[in-house]
Amino acid sequence: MNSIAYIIDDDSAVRDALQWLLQSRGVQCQAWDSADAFLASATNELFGCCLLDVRMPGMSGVELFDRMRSIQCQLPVIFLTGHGDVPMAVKALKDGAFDFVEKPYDDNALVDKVLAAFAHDERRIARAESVNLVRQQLAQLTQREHEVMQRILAGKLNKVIADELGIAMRTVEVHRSHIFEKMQVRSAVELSQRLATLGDTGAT
Amino acid sequence: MNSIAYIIDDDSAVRDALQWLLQSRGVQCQAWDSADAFLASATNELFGCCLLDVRMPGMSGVELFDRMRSIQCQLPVIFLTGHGDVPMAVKALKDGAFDFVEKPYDDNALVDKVLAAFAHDERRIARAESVNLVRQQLAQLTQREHEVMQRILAGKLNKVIADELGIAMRTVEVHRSHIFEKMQVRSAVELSQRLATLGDTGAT
DNA sequence: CTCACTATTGTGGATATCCGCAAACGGCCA
DNA sequence: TGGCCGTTTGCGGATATCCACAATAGTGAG
Repeated sequence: MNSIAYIIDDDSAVRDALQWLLQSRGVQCQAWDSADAFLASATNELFGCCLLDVRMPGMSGVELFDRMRSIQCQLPVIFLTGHGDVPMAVKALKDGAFDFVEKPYDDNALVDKVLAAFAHDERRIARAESVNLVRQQLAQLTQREHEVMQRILAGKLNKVIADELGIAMRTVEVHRSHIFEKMQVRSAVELSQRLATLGDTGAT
Repeated sequence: MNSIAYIIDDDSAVRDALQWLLQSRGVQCQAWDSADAFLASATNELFGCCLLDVRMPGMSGVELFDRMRSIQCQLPVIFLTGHGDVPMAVKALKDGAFDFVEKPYDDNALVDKVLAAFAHDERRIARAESVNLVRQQLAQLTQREHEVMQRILAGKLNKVIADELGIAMRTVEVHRSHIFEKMQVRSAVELSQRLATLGDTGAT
């Protein structure tokens, strides 16, 4: 899995300069001259980070950022801007942008930021994968199994669960066994821990 | 528990204006004319948010921010600055500042930000309290109980735990019982869930 | 209609967990 | 030295969990 810096800027000189800089440091790049072009060609699984010009004809960088988030693209975004605008920077960062850099940028600092964004994205992907695994396992559970699991996680005894659902204890045991099998755990404790990963946001 | 806006600014005109604005909206305030004065008089339990001038004689707002974090003061900080400085805003936000506002500020917007910071701090306090409770309970456990608990959370059977620790199963059962009592849970599942709150960062 | 899946229940036994009752040993404090 | 705490262990019983074997029933797909 290779990290790629996705450059979106309408100015070909800027694109070329960024590509030259990053590639000279061993960073793979892909460049687009508009937000629309980027969205059209690469909406699927991306990995790395985005270098996004704030001011562009057509869809602005900020709009593209919103659009990406609305289609579940969580790629870290480094904004590039020519005119220092504090409120815009603040809003972008509070909305989850990874960084906000003024042009002219310092080459070394920018490369560092890209690498930091790469590292950030690697952690994000790792988290997303483990969360996805759990989601897939949860999706395999039947409705009844969900009802039972929920009560297991509430620490209830099979007997109590059976009473609540109006079924025999033996049936609960069977469901319980199926749940453990599908979730690939061997105890209620492991089940609880596996599901705990869903709630975690994993800060930093 | 009342939220308070802690204003730190060397300019008395700014302090007065902020106090007037916030108090007219029903927000309680306390003001200091320097970072040192603030640190000296109010290092303990604060609740609400900080309005911090970036540029001040002596310790700057940014330095005060670092200092606060280093002494475990997690009060949300809203920076106020006269001269738009994007890199500084970006750094502050990436370091965990709540907001970064340029002067002259918009009254309504600033009040909104303060209220948002209050809400943020309320959530932080709530999280911290539940985490503290768990930490206190954990502190009550003896060394041996910790060893047993760790293995319970690994999903191990009493029998296995006994073997690993070289003690009788009955002893493990006793420890187990004490652990549950001290942690105020009634099953390994609840124990696991209670400890899961420690790992959570609770984003947003 | 038959097959696969889900839900349901029973019997009976092997394990595990939970607990009260009892007790022994070492360390620390008054 | 006696009490308190932590650690240890045993006995025995009440519950609970885990599972193989076996069976009934409804539902949707092919």
